[in-house]
Amino acid sequence: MPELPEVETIARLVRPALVGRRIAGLRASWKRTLGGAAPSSVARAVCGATLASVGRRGKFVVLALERAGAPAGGLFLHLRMSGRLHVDPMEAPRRPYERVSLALDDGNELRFVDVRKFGRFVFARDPGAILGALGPEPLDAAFTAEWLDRGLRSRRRALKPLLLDQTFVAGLGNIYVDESLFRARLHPLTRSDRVGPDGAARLWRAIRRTLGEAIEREGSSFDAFYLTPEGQPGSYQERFRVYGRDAKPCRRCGTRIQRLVVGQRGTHVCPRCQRRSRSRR
DNA sequence: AGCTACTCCTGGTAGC
DNA sequence: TGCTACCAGGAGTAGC
Repeated sequence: MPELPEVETIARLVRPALVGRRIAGLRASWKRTLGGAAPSSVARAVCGATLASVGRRGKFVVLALERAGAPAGGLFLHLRMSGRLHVDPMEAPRRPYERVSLALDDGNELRFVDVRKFGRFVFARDPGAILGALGPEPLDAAFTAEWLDRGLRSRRRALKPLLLDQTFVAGLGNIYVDESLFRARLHPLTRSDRVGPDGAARLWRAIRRTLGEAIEREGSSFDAFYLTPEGQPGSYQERFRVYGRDAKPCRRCGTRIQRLVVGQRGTHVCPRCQRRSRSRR
């Protein structure tokens, strides 16, 4: 599923085709993708605006809009489970599961394709309305081991649901949380306030390395859902240490990887490398 | 505050 | 072979 590394890869690949283009039209074939706004009002808000930049914040692709050189809101794209972006010539046949498309002034279209319809393609005048509640970017300088240590200490939640909480840190999802916890040798159910400074430092390093390596490999493609806009799969899935490796031997110690459910999410651990803190009654 | 359950969706697949 | 039932999962919400 697209998480930070996949979204970053997508934003990078789609950027050259979009920056500087003027929006000529918008079509929505599944209204909910627009987040509840009427297609006509979204069209009015974006048509004629220029795509000033293509960025990423957490798991959002952010298309900043300008009119006459002044900021004019943005489009905030969340791919959720199965969303994909394509830039196609206008005359190319519609893609299956296409939900929203933006016509550009160069004859191309940005197409938002989403089998499961969970994805969002939302216009907002104020970026803060969409992004305001997000926690820090895990690859930014502001996200330090000390910050993480304090953050873990100030909550009393199981590590996994806390790391999945986008208001705590932005961009992590199920895969990279499992991978990061394994690398930090922390159990997903360990309470955050019992991790300690050493554990926090290991977790910090694990998150940065895992995300960094995944971006280098253009994300993970283990099923048909995630492909880069060029149609290429990422290759980080070959490096998974625990995710999807249920019953396979741990790459570190050989113990069978276990699958459990934490917060309704499939969770993968090495029971030997990731000991659950025993201080828990 | 933080937990669980439920919702939104559909293609893929396990099980019969 | 062909069918059905269930699963995956990010995030929002409701209820406890």
